[in-house]
Amino acid sequence: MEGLSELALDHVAQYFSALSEPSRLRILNYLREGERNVGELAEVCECSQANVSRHLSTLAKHGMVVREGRGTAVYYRIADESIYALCDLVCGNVAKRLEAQASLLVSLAPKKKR
Amino acid sequence: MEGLSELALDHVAQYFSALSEPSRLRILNYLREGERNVGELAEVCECSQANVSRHLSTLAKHGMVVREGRGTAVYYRIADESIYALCDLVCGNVAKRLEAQASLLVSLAPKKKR
DNA sequence: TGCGTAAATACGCAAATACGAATTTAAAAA
DNA sequence: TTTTTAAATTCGTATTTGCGTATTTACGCA
Repeated sequence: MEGLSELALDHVAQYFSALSEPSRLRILNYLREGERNVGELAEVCECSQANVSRHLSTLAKHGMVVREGRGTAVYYRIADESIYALCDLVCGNVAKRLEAQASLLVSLAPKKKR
Repeated sequence: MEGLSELALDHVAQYFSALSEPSRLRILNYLREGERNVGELAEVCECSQANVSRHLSTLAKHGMVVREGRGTAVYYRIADESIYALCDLVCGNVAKRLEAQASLLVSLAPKKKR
C-alpha cells in the first residue's frame, strides 16, 4: 500500500472501521460455521434483530458477507475467507501485546505469597 | 480466533479501530521508510502537531509503534512489521471490491461514445 | 536557573456511530 | 387478497471520536 491516494486510504480506513465493532466480529465469527439468517444471528449474538441487520449491511457494503434471500428469511455467509486470515493476524498481535503486558505486570508486582 | 472471550473481542475491535483512520494509516505509511519524529510527521502529513501526537499515542497504545525520545525530539518507529502485512491484505480486498464495482458500473453504463 | 523548542495534554465543539423502539417493506401461506 | 413472519429502515438519543486552539510538560542549552 506504498503509494496510495487519499481516496484509497479512506477506503482502507473504512474497511478497518467495519471490523472495529465487537458485535460485527462476533457475527463474522458465527458465520465461520456456515451461513445463517438474520434471526439466528440475532439470537446467538444476543443482539436485537434491527441491530444485526444493520451490522450485516455494513459488512455487506464492504463485500465481507453475501446476502441471499430464501423464502421469507435472508441468509448471509462469508464472501471472502481472507477475512479470517486478517482477524487471526490481529488476534496474534493482540495476544502478543497482552502477554507482554502480563509479564511486565508480573515483573512489577510485589512477590506473590509462597 | 475461534473461541474468543467477549473481552478479547473488544481488544481486537479496538485494534482494528486504531487502523480505521486515514491519518493514522498515512502516518504508518510514512514510517515504512524509517523512524520519524513528531514534527517531521506533522509536516509530511499536513496535519497539526497536536493531531499527529494524538494519533501516535493511539498507535503506540496498541503496540504498533515505538516511542523513543532523543534530545528534545521524540522519534517513532514501527514496532511490528506485520502491520504492513495486514494493511496489504486489506488493500488487496479493497482493490478487488473496487474492481468488481467498476466492472459492474461499466456493464450497466450506457454505451460509450465511439 | 531561566530560555527556547518539541511533544503531550486539556478543553470545547462538531461530526460520526451505535442502539432501542417503532414502522415499513418483502415474501410466503392461507 | 389478506394475513403472517422475517428483515430492513426510520427516528431520536447517547456516546464516541477527531480536531483546533491553547496550555502544559519535558528536555537541552546558554
